[in-house]
Amino acid sequence: MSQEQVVKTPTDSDIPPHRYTAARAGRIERSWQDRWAEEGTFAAPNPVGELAEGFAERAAERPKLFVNDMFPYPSGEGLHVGHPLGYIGTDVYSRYMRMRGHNVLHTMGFDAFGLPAEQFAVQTGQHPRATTEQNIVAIRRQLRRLGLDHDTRRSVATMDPQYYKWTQWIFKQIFSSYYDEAADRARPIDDLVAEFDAGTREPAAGNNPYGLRWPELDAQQRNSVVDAHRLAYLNEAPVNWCPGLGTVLSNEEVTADGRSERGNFPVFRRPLKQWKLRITAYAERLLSDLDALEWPESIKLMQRNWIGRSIGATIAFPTDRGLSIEVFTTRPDTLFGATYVVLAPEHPLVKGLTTADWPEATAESWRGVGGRPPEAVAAYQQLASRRSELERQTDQRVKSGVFLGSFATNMATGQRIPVFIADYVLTGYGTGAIMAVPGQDERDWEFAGAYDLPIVRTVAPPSGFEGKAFTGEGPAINSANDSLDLNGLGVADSKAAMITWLVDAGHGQARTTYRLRDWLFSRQRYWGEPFPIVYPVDGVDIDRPIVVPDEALPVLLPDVEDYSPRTFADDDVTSEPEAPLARATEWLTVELDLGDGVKTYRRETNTMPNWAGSCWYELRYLDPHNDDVFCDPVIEKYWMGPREDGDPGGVDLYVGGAEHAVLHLLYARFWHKVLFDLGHVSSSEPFRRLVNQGMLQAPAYTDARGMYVDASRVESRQDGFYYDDAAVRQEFGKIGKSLKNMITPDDMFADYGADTFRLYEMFTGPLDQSRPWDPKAVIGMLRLLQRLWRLVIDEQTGSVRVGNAPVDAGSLPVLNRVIEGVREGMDSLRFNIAIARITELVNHVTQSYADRPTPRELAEPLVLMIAPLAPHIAEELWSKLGHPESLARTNFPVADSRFLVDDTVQIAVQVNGRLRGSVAVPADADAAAMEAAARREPNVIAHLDGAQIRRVIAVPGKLVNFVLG
RNA sequence: GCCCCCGUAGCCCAAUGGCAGAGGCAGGCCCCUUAAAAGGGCCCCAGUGUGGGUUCGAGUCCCACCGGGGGCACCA
Repeated sequence: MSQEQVVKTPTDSDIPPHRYTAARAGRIERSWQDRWAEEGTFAAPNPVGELAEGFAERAAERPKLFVNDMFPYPSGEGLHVGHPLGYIGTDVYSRYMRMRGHNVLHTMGFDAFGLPAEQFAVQTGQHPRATTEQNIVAIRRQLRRLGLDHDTRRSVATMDPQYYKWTQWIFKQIFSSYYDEAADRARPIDDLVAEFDAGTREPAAGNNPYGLRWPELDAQQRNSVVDAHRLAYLNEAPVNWCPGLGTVLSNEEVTADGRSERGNFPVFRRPLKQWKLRITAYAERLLSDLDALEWPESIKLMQRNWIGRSIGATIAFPTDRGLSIEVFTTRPDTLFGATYVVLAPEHPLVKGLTTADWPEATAESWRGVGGRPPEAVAAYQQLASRRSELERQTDQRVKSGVFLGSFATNMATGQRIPVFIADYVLTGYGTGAIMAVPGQDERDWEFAGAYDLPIVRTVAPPSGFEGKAFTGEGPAINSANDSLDLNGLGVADSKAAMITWLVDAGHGQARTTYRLRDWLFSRQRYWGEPFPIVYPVDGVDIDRPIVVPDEALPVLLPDVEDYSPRTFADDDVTSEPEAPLARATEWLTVELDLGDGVKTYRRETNTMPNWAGSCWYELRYLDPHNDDVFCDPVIEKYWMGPREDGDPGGVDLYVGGAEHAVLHLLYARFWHKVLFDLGHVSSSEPFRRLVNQGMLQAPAYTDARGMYVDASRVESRQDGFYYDDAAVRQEFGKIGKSLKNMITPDDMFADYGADTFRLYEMFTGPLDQSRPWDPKAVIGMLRLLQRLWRLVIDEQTGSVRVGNAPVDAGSLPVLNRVIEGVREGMDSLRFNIAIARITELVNHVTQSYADRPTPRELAEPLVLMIAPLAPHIAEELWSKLGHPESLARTNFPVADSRFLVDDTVQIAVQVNGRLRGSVAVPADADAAAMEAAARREPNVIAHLDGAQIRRVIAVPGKLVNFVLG
């Protein structure tokens, strides 16, 4: 970075020989980075195991602290100045807490599998492993140059076979478990089979399509019943198919526009057989356990919305064809207003409810594209399946549907009501069917309008209501039959009464549903974890998934000739996913002895999504080289275990971007809870405290045509910004290539040094706040370090100019107030305040001791206080002050409370809340003394003259306020 | 359309309901300097987006609106 307006570069002869310059900063920084690495300064000992060395001396008597950043994708574009914001924040905090006496573990790793790494490799025509390894080297170098206090022995990369061995092992755990609703936790699937065998439990009806009791099932049927209970299962269902990426995607990876989060390609719903993880079993716990987490409210809210609990009832509508339609509704109170029923186009009952011919007098508009009901229904189903999510969005919500020809009965009114299919009802939510109540639902109102269906209001709108459907609160109307009368009741009472009536009559029951769907877990990509799954190639269990034994882990990702996925035209709806691993012919089949002799098996060719590796990486940092277990339970308990009753445990501070609110953060919580249920970890949540760092935006410039121009070549002049003497317009935006405003940490290291860069990033605002990056403002932080340097080092001679003379009495209150303020800033992650306090002290000492040596009593705390923020210069000055050891574990300065209170204070004097004067009083003056002093203030006397004093407010140390009557 | 967050000096940001300013950038003046500045000192600059309310007292709490950012969006 060298924007014209910033600086002119001075030559060496121009400046004092021992000034703190970017070049000097660079030398100091590199030498301390080397020394920290050599001495293992930031190695955090474990209580047991291979990393336990030094635990007794360094850690046993100390509280622990586990600090973690969301690890980066090694993307190949390298880091820009926005990336390290969070890393620096956790670094400052972890260094501070280490000086506060904690055994601090700060770690970093790489999210190396997945689309970004694969796409970069495809673009550059190299193998993803090669590019990813190169990128990791480059990012490691940048992180080291930043001076971060990671325990580098513990770094992990998700593509490392020794890492993904355990990702596969955890998948096996999930596959080998089921959710025990009664115990409200996951349990081994073997327990379930044992209970079936013992006759103490029967398979859940939904998981047993055979309609036989367990003892009556044959072996193959038993296997399929058991498989249907697993937390990881294969099923055929409509999924998000993205031809442009050549893979299926999870709901969380599809944007609100119906496009892929990555690449922005259209996404289509189509039925495919895919792996899913039963995250929905955890919906309630994922929701309620949020309460105990120290997370930003906005993130908790996003997770709550995503999980989307709604409380209501299921109601079974009998039909004239014998079948019964189960609907879900949150408004059972409106049943009297249900004038038709709608199924999702893909609903399994559609076939059975479609009549051969239209009933007499069926309106033309109900018949769809024409023909008889079977043709009209099939045509509509095909139309619905072909529409991308995007088209559904942009169709302006015009309601369409087709009548099936059959009727249901509204059991509250006894009336026959028609049954439709319509794509405004979704397969995956509730039961995939609704009772339509146009009077109280806007969508149903629109549909009723379009198809001329009756509308009955069952909640009285307020007088003057001019809307259509009324969804608000009001008394029930038109809602009575022989055995139930809701009229006059409010919505809540009506709901309760209706549910009681439905249950008594056997028509329905109270039910809670969630918006959350099971997690689509397979991808047709090369660069991911292979599944530890094989299929028999013959026999009765052909195509039944079987996990490989632990000894066969890791299932290595094979090398293939062509690792790029087969992609298709963005809108090629009919394309079929094709897994690149299917081309690895030798790898595809394997001979295994799974207990019944050596047989041939076919491998699963899908890979896991890139979220898999990040679902548990915080655990692997704790015990990174363990070959026997993913993490020793003793070590997990030490770093992540609950601290007291009600504490979920987890990482003490986790920092990362808000864009992962419902992706990584939800998936990781789910995996962690499975591990918790199965007894592998003691913490019930992975991240106890979460902070989102803000986003940096940098200036970008557009020319007259609206094209972005290289920001680094833009000049700032009196009357605006110029590029090649042409005026350009400034805006602020995301840093990166597309806006041509890339600024890299390397630029900052070269121009200012890592310490200045760190200070500037922390100074521009609180960690969680987004802010613009102002290239011109960085200089202020260098000036601060230069002043600090000058307080300790003589710029002309290089000798230390700190003396042992006593400090001025006037400096002590300043020092101690600053210590107090710096601690406050550090504790609350508002490093901008800490830096401001330090600046205050630097300025005070600079001014007060301009012609004398700086008192050691001031210089040392100053150096220690800035150490977490600017660690290299602090270490350098600390050693020059005569301390041979690193200051990393030196105690952080403590304020002496005697100097925090002044003898006398200035208090404000108000009359009727308006400031009328200011008087000095002893700090411990009571209300009466303050009032007396205030009454002597001439301006106050004038304002009080002749007035009736109704009340006097006196706040000790602050103010006196006279309230006149 | 619904939900959440944020609006303080030219800019970035401070201020347990108690005198609106801690700190930095930019700007102005001065000092050091042959000259310069990535050196030093001093100074200028807002009444807190708008309108109500609660309170002795509101940047801070409540309501409505405006502006910016984010999330969700046919979820029954």
